[in-house]
Amino acid sequence: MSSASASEPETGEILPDWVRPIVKESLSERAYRELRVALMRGQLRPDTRLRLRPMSARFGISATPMREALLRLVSEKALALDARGSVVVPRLALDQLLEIRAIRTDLEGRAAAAAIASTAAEIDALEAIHAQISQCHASRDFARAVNLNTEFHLSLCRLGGMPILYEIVKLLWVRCGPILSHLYDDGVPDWEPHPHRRIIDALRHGDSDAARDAVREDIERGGSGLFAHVRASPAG
Amino acid sequence: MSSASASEPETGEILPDWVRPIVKESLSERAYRELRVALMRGQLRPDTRLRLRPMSARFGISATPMREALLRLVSEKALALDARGSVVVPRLALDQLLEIRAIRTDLEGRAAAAAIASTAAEIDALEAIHAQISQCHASRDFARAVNLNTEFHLSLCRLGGMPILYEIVKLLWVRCGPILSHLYDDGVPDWEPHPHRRIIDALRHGDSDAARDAVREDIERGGSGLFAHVRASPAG
DNA sequence: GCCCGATGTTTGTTATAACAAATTACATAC
DNA sequence: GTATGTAATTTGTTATAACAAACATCGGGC
Repeated sequence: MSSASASEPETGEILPDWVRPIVKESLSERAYRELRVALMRGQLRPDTRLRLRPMSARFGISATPMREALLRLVSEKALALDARGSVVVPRLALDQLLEIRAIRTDLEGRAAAAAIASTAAEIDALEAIHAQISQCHASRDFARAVNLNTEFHLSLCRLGGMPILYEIVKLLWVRCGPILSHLYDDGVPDWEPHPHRRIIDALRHGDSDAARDAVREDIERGGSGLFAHVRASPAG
Repeated sequence: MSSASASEPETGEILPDWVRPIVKESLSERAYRELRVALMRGQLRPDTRLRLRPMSARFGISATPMREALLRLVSEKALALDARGSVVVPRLALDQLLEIRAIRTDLEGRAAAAAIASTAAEIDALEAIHAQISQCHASRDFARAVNLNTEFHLSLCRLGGMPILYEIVKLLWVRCGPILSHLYDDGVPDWEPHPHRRIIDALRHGDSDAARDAVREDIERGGSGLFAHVRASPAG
């Protein structure tokens, strides 16, 4: 999704190009989206301070839209405010990671169960993502595997056809973004069959219970590499 | 409302109470909170336009913090942007209401199951809220009953001890705020025993399954009065 | 009556400046 | 060396202004 909307109109569309939806993206929204993908890709380390004016200078915009973008991510808990009011990349606590996993168990499980209504083509696309993941595992390209794993889960979630649930789950993934690059620090799990495969098979057979259970197992048993990068539960 | 800020631990605080943290609330945060309680109380009707400058004049602040407050609520989907970019109170679609109920079933159910760890005093407080609700039903004070019902669900949710889940559920309730005043349009359900009572009893007996089931039934069977105030599903 | 165009107003967006509080730098005293 | 006090800078916050686009108002013409 890099450079999703170019400013210059492109040529060679089938539809008459004058009916193309006009995307009038504000500066604050563009900064928001760029920061969010940076977070999701693990390009922002925990405890990094995002100071307002240096940031707006880097983005080439003024302080007002920059502040809007930062505060929006703060409101989504993808970023946080320290005691001074500065925006920082938050460091996840153990409690929070466990809670996020529990919530994902419920929501992604429900989405997977609802996703049995997907078309064969949609399930094929999901399988294609998993095939790429397997390739990355084989070639030890873990950085790409992490992003593909995220894409797999979010794609599955979207197949559930529940937009509100999907947005919630996406927020949870963004919150985990800064530590997500350590997903495979424990090595590649060698479960057989891989939970992703069980999910895909369950979808193909229209077995909603199996799909839900497979997702839950994937969430509960996976991600052990993350625990080394969370704070101990904050006092209390 | 008594549930405004995150309640400090009432008991067992070591520091003297005069060292309580100084809350330095910014103008935008104050406006945000006031707008949110207005939404949750149903004081803002769907399709109401919240224009920037008139709003900031009403709040006695400038456009910048007012815009931050409005955009924050937009980011939470408690408000929306129309085609012009104006902030409006969104009108819930049937799909969305059903989806929110499904998500609440999962999350509030999990919170209720976790809430069996609550103290007797906490459960007493929950029961006190339900007693007030019963009183309001008897005296036909539906406006207050609606707010108390919200407070019951959110209090139960908070007892689950899962802050992230609690925040998500609260967002879902805020999104329903504008139509929540019609909760009893169908009349007062006369289930016996009331699901709230089954929840309380289950918590007292430490029966997490029963607590979860009771909450789910409360969500699934209740709120029928809301359906008359949602849009038909948008094209699809 | 309706339609159409000019024109003021209001809208959202962005940039900039003013302000206080916090932080840093640095010189001075011990 | 450490400690301290002061000036300079940077921070977040808020207000205000400039701008274009959308909207509303109010004409005249039919």
